[in-house]
Amino acid sequence: MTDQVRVRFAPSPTGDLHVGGARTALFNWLFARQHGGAFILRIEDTDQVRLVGQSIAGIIESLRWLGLHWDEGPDIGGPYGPYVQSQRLPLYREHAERLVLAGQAYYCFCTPERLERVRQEQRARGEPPGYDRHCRYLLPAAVEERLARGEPAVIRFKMPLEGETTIVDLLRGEITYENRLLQDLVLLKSDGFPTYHLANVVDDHYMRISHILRAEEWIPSAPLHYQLYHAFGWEMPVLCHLPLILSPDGKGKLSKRHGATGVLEFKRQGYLPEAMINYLALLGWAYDAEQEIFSREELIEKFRLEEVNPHPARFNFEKLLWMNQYYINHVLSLDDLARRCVPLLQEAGLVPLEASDPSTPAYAYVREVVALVKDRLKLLTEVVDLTRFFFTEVEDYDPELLLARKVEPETMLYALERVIETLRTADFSDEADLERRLRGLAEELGLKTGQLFMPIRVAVTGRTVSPGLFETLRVLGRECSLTRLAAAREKLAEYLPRRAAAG
RNA sequence: GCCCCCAUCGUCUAGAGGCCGAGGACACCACCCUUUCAAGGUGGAGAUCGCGGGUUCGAAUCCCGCUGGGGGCACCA
Repeated sequence: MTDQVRVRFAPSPTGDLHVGGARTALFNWLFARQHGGAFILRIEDTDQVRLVGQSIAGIIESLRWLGLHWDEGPDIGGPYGPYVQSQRLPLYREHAERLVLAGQAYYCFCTPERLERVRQEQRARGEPPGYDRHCRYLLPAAVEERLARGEPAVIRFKMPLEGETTIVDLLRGEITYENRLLQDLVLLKSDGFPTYHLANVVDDHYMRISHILRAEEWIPSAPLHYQLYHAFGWEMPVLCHLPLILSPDGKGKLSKRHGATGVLEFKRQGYLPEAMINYLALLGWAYDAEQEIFSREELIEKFRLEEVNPHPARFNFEKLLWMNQYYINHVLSLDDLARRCVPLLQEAGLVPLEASDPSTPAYAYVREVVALVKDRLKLLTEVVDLTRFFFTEVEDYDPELLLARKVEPETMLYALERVIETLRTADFSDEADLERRLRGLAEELGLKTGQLFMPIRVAVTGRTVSPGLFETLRVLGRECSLTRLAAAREKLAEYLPRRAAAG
């Protein structure tokens, strides 16, 4: 037995990778990286019924996006492949039959209908539901005959009927179960596929897995697995069950009806993988009383599996959003952020294809624009709406917005004319010059700064909410700014008589 | 019903017998900054450490019980 750390993330392709799975993958990955071990991706596709065709691709895309790269897996192979369980079927059958031969497992011919009936009767009597071990005591000759006849059968494990099974969980210590309460679990289904239990144990053994990090919901099956390892004569990996991620209201596991749960959904909504990773790492783990922003490298260095808090944590969307914003505002460099915004702006048709190339003027402009909204973005996707007017004409706006409270409409019209006149000779590359001129004008006209600046903002952006006015003017440039101001003046001039008529 | 796990502000958590009349973050409130919106700054409110027993000179921290929450009891993983 080698003391190398080898861990795996083993999702089943039944749908999207959700945040719970992502957290499990993350902790496995962190543990592997910090110990110089191997992180393995294994696909557990043993359920032909629940299988969803495209989900493997989605899971792989999700993990890649999060930056959780694996050392062995279905797409890249490795020394202990294949890494897809449906491609290892003979191995599982062989091991199930080996246990039958050794008298540690048996064929069961019970139909699903009978099993269901038995469970219902048990429930009615207030007993725990489970298999009644009907076929465990079939005579060998009878078994042979029914198999020869081709009767559908599963292979079940013979759990010890007495004694106790104690497993050791890294976070919880010893957990003991009475064997008489454990089930004769199915190892091999009648369709020839293994169940999770068999495939998982066999693969973890042959893939030399040293530590099993999986969700807490698996604790009850751990004693079953322990007995399986024992029956095969194998050493069991170290067990560590990770606390569950609960819904925000704490009622049950996080699920779709609580909002986005798929990793790719978060991506689509404009979350950064860095923020996701950081947030997920903090769900159940903390470094100290202060720090909570960690780079990937810091996490690898500081994460301690043994310090994971064993109690379930609720998923808090607000905190994740805050963290995403924090990363955008304070962690990403301007270029990094701009590069990530380019595809979104292209998709919206605001920016040409060439902006992907950082040496182009198109990119340089995006970069300048992004700088103005950097600390206003909570989600990457918001960049499109927040900066639209930098790339295209302003949207039509209500002329009423060009008026300021407690200022005569005619005064505003005059003020706009003066703004145009003042800016015509301004140095648009110099924010300070723009500011000096406009403040001076406000004073000269006897207007409060807000009374003058808001109409300018509306004229130039079409909005009442925008980045700082002077930097906006600077980036838009003289020509564009003056054109929009002139248009605003026309709009207002045309509107005022109508307004007066309406009373 | 049975088995198992867990338990500190609304939420995520720090805390491994005295440093805790419990610290940080999100959310919330107020103020400052201010051309809008953010960001930032300062301050505030918010936890009798679920309850009850022990052990100890001393317990959020150790033990027991209770309660509460969560998970599991498939030819699903």
